[in-house]
Amino acid sequence: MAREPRPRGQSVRMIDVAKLAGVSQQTVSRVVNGHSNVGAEVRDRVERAIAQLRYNRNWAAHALATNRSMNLGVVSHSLPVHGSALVLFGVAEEARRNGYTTSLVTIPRIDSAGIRTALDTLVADAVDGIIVLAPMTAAAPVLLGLDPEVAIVRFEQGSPASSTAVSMDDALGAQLATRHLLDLGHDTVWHVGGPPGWMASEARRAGWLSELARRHRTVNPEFCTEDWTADSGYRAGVAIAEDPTITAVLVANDAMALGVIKALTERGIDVPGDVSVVGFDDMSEARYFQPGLTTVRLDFNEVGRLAVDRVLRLMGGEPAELIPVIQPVLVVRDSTAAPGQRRARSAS
Amino acid sequence: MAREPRPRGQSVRMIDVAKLAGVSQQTVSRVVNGHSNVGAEVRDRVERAIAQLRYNRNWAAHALATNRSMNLGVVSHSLPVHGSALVLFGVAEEARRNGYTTSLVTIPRIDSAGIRTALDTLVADAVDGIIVLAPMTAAAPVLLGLDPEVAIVRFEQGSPASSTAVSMDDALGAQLATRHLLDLGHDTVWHVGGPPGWMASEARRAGWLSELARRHRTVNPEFCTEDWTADSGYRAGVAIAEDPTITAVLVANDAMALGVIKALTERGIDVPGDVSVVGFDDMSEARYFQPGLTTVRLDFNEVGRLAVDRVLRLMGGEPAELIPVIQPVLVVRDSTAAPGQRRARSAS
DNA sequence: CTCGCGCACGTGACCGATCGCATCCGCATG
DNA sequence: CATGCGGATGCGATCGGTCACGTGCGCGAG
Repeated sequence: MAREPRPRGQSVRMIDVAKLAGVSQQTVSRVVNGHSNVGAEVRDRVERAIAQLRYNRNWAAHALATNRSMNLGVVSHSLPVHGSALVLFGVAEEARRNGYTTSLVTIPRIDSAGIRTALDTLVADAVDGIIVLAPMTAAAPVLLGLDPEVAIVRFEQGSPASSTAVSMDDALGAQLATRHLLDLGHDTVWHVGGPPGWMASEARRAGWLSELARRHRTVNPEFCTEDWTADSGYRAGVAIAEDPTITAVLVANDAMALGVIKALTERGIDVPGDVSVVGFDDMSEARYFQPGLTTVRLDFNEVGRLAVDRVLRLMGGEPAELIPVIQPVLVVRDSTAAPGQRRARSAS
Repeated sequence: MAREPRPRGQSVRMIDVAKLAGVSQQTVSRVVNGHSNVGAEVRDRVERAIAQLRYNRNWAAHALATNRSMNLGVVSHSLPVHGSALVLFGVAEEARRNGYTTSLVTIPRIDSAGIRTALDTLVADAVDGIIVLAPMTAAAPVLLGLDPEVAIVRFEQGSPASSTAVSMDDALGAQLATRHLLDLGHDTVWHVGGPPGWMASEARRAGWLSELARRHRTVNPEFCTEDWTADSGYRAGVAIAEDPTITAVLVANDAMALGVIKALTERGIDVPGDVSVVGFDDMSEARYFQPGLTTVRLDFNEVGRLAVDRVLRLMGGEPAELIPVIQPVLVVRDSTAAPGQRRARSAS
């Protein structure tokens, strides 16, 4: 009752290689997997046969027999926010260097249900490990309260070093930026915060707050936004323009900073002459904004590398050591300067 | 000689479900796969058992038996160019909606060897179909000359409609932009081209050239660039600033346009007063550049959707119908205006 | 009343690889 | 010369499903 021998794509099997090389299938397996106890002459013969037949190991069969899929799952929010894509590429690259493929699942909504669904999809696809790129406050509880049937590493921002999360010190970045502004002579610094629910928003706000507190400066309410887009920044900028006492503002990312500057400039307020603006992320275009944007540089690519490295170790059952926190760097360009003009203007 | 019954992760098997439901494994399979010939009562019992055991079908076993991995491969260049990430997300989303996962492979170098390697990696991973996001001229020959053991759809720019490539009409976009500039009253339009080797560069140049020819305008040599970054644009902008006869320039993407504007503005040349600038892509920040950038909008997300749709059809052996070409839309903002001032300046 | 047909469900082979063991061989040892 | 030993290689079971077929059942037609 033999059915069609080779239904689709005349795939070469291990047994075919074995026949050609005149050995058993087991021996081919040994060669393929690089086991040591194979004679040099036989190994050579097998390798020649593999090359000749253009043999590729059947992935599914291998996965079934070993119970490892050599596949890493990545769940990412679908918003095209600056850092995400960079992290994603970093992950894909590093995974491949380690012989792993990556499966991408995007989550439209960022609530815990969405994350659960994505995670379930992934475990159903039998990934060996999962990297969650959803640095949102709602994500952490879900992830932590999960049955760890599979290794999970998450990306966080502003959290202390952890053994299961790669983190960036966004708070320090915000401190650096705030300090820079204060050192320039500004009385205090205002803040255009990121949208609620994002760890980056909270961490950056916290850093801003702490530096203000350290220097005993007055803290003004932050300008709130709905997303990370330049649109949101623009709206905040309109509000900022109406308050002539504001001379320095730390914006939670570069795109929004662009919007802020646009709103300000349109209203005849000079940056940095009247108001100094600092962004966050250092997207590649930031240098060419008008004026060149002073911002905080974050290495998103490194996040991907670290995450893969960590999840692989986790799978290997290595002891849980802390992952180094990625450090931000302040990049000073032309959107910040000493205060002066504007207060004079408001005084007139 | 039974080895450890359940080595890792006490995974639930179909047979376990079958036992609990008091049916055969085959019946469980029928339920799982939604076959019709199962009694309502039995189906219900099985579904209850599945839920109770939190059963997940073993992906590898399924793939092995069916010879389909339900996995789509995506090869993408690793450069964080604007459109790529958007297309990628579009692909991931649409794939998942169809029950497919996506495996991402990035290629550092863009030569044919790199593409081959990526493709080999993917077929070794037994993907059912491949989407190649490498709209470079070097890619097409490699892809076409390939043994089509697996369905491949590629992303192109400026190519005519094809049944195996989703394409954007970049040439038309460039024509539209050039026409806009000419209609504004400019004698001719200069061009900052994209880096060599990219289909987008060629298509956009071709569109620009054709519109110029149609209107019998003088064609000036284009400004060449090395990559798509604002850096490159800036360098081109410096050169443009030195030629006072230039009043209108079409830049091959938004990031470079930003650089051009920066260079111009720094040198006291007003945009659009002295020089009109048009970009390409309509990245989300473009509207908030200073001035708001007139540009050509391209729907990259749609590319992802179409590509997945097509590759799935291809796998299903459907007849090769043409994929609709994605149409560009000119978005007029504030970086373009009628000419005048600058020539006056140069005449003085 | 019996035969045949369609539906529901079970049985056994098979997908392509890995793994534990048995086997075979050659060489050094007592 | 018999024995031991270790490296190279083959055998059969197994991973968790799917598929083609076989079987038992109920029901309408002849």
